[in-house]
Amino acid sequence: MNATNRSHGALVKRLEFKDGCGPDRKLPPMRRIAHIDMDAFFASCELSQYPELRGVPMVVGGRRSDAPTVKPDGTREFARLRDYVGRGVLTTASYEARKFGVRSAMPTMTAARLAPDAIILPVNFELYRKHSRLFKEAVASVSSVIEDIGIDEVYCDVSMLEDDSETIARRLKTAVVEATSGLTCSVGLAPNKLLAKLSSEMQKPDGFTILTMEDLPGRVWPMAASKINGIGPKANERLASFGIDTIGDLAEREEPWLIEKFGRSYGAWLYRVAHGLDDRPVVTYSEPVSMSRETTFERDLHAVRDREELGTAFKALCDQVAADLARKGYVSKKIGVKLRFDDFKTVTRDVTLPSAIGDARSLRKAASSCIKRIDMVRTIRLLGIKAGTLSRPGSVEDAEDSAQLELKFE
DNA sequence: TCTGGGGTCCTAGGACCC
DNA sequence: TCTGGGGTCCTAGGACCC
Repeated sequence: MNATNRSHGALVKRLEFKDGCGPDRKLPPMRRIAHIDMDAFFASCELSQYPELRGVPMVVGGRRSDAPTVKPDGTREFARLRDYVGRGVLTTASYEARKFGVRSAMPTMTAARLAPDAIILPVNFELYRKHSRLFKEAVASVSSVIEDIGIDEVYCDVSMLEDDSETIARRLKTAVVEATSGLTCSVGLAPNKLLAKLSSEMQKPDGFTILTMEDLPGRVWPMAASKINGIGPKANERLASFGIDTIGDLAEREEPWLIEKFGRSYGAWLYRVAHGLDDRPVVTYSEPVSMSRETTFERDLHAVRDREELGTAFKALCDQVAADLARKGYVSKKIGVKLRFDDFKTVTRDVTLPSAIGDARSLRKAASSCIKRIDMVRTIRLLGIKAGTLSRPGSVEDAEDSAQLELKFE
């Protein structure tokens, strides 16, 4: 993803510049940012390959064994949620499944209680990546100033286009539906990313919404504060404890009060978003910060009794991270491990190496030194390996590290 | 029938250096 | 001998997002 997108800290810094005499003082007079969000993306991708599931409650998030089988007469047989056993959460639910109260990120077992007859499909990332590429190419045909924010979402700066906003929104939607042979999206068009993101959600699915600053009191302030990107469950709970439920409630508070309750950075940010202020640019390129792999076991493993199984998983994860680094052309200076115990408590340990590495053997060595520092008090639910502080082999940073090392050995 | 996997950014304390 | 800050790096944990 990218560095500035979800950072209220960065946002605050830039706004301070704008108020003062910093370099960002002269902004273009009229920005227009589109947020394009695919509708129930994974489910829609699956429908395009299994059209017989159209109109049927369906969820994505199963295991490979949930893949449909082909019967002798050529028709497909699908797994049902009621037959699901094991751990996991849903990745997506079709709109028909949502009518039963099923939501993405819901534990699959909970969903099975709500909609036992719903079809369950395993995640098929290859398929989604294919449609994602087509979707993004379609958006790029309208404006190439695009910020990637996930497999099914982009921001797009359309300030330089001459058409009116409604024409642009329609052009974006038509381009996407044609490029993906029928996948729909929802478009929000507004003066900044904050409002664009809020507006794309207002007429979902397959709609578009145009928002201006004048719409703030009438259309934005009635929305729940938690709709704002950056106000998660914790912050929302804290806000609710002060009687702040909507964005309008938030806008009624003075900035000093918000800063007093939520801190300098977050408080100032809350004040600004409540008033629809956000001048983050659309960032078209960003370098990755870390790469990681993790796995949740089918059953909790014991550090000693299940040593072999843990070792196998550990090696596989290191191999995967090494392969990811190699494929994308990075090396890492910071290797870390993550463990989740049966009580869901998560611990991490990491180590900064004297020089960047990328091969599986060095990765395993660094990661096992981290694991040794963890007190194995309970059985283990999840194991993860992460490579951070990335650089490209042969880059300036990489060369500097090597030079430092040589000096040490002289 | 609890709670996936891959990310980003922020905070805070301690070490260490100037 | 005592008493300071500021800056940067490292580490661990946590909030948040898709």
